[in-house]
Amino acid sequence: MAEPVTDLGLLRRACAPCSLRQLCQRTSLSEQVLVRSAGRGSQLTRLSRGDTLFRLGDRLGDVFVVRAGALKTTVTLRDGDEHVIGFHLPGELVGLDALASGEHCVEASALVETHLCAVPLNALVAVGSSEPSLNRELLKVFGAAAMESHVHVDVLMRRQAGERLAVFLHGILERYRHHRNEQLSDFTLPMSREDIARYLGLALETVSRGFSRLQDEGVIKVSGRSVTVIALDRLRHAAQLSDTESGETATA
Amino acid sequence: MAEPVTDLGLLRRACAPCSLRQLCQRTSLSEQVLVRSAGRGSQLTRLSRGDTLFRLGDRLGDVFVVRAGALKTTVTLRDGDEHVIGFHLPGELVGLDALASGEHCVEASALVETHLCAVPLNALVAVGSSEPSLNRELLKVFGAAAMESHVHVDVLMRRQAGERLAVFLHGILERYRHHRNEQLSDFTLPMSREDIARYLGLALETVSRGFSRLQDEGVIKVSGRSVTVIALDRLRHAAQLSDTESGETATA
DNA sequence: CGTCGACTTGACTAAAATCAAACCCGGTGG
DNA sequence: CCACCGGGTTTGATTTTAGTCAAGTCGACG
Repeated sequence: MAEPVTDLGLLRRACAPCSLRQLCQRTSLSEQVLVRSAGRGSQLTRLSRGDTLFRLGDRLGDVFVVRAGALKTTVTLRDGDEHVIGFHLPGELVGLDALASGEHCVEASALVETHLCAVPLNALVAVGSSEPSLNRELLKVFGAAAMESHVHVDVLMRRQAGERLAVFLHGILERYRHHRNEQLSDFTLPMSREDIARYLGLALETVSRGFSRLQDEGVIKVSGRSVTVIALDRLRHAAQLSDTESGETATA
Repeated sequence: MAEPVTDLGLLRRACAPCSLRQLCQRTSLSEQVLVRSAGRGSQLTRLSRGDTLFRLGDRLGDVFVVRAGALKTTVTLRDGDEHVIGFHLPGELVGLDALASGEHCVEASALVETHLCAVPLNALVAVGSSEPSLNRELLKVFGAAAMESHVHVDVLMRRQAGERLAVFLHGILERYRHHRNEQLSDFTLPMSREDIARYLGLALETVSRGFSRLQDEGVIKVSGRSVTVIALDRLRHAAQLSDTESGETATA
């Protein structure tokens, strides 16, 4: 299921926009440390579409950084239906949900072919304990990750379905921009309409209609999963966001 | 607005069910340390109904523990309407929202007469840096606080208004039980129907109807803000919660 | 070329929002 | 003491919105 990888070039390129880069570089968690032999708990991992990274109840061992691809985290209710809790794009963290209890309270699975970097939590805690300034930084990273559900709440509180979708798309765009290129205006969604619906608390059909509407209004151009933002200002407006507030908050 | 208090007896009684108790007791953050002279940034604080503890954009200085009373945290959208992000009951933390950015991203205000204990964040970080086990514990506390919005998400993802209300009430009950008495079955809500509506993403009237419905069905007894849970099992059922999962997660 | 899965679109239904009116209760002042 | 507020709350009637059910369409892949 999870296959170890050791491509140092890939790793190096991927480190620049990583959530933990600063910690890694300023500590012993250097590239060389990260890339360890597959035997000692592989550090670089690859998942295929649909593969599970961790399940509900799994012990927290590593925190993962997404290098490429994307994951979703989900919880499944007793009655069987799945709630999508978050999406995790390149440069973002996965696995901190277990921080409180020591066990994962969600399931994480790959939406597409995905590369991950696994960082042992113990290593991070050790780093934090060594120096207050680093600990403050660590808390910052964790705090930011915690804010992810804050973003989700913000989306879910919107009454209008169209508004929810606009906020969502705007967020995704900002996150790709942050990781890749600040001018970016088109991207390919890694998740299905159904996943989006289960994240936004809407019916699949409502999401689809939302895409169509935004396209009809000339705000975006959609073709299946590929999206081009034509009028960012109008997308922001549809999302009821002020011009200043952008998507600094990661990992929604 | 915020008035310092130094009642050691009150403090002592209040410490038992506190979120940070373990950290306080195992470290220099003892009662004596907590109760400092009002001059050096008062540690015990009192708020009246409607008073603001911190505003959006305020620098993070202290993390607060609620001793008595209750607060709500809110964000206000550009178009003016207020989203209630969370309620903070006795024993729970407020203020960790600023952990990521260093500035508060929500506003906190008292719903009723409220007593708080202010703990300087620096002190906590220092504690964590001193020893890995304590740091792990600190992360746990913070992680748990981060889970608060996880609970909120869970509520907001419910499609049926009645289900949302049931989950909410069940959560409040569990939290009062945790803090006060595990057998508790009645309590007084510190917040208005409107606050509840803004937390649940519903109209005020829908919330009110939800209360009436639950009462008609004999699940609870309501009179204004005082609620008695008559049939917990049926409340759980209405909330679609399994018998095992309770409200361990604090601060929603 | 046919099939399957993902997506779109339409018609209808169910649910919650909105609008509007009472109600209840604690507080005030005549 | 009681009439009169006023806020918060409940309840009712109507409208709007999104959910549901049901066809279709599109596109990738065998």
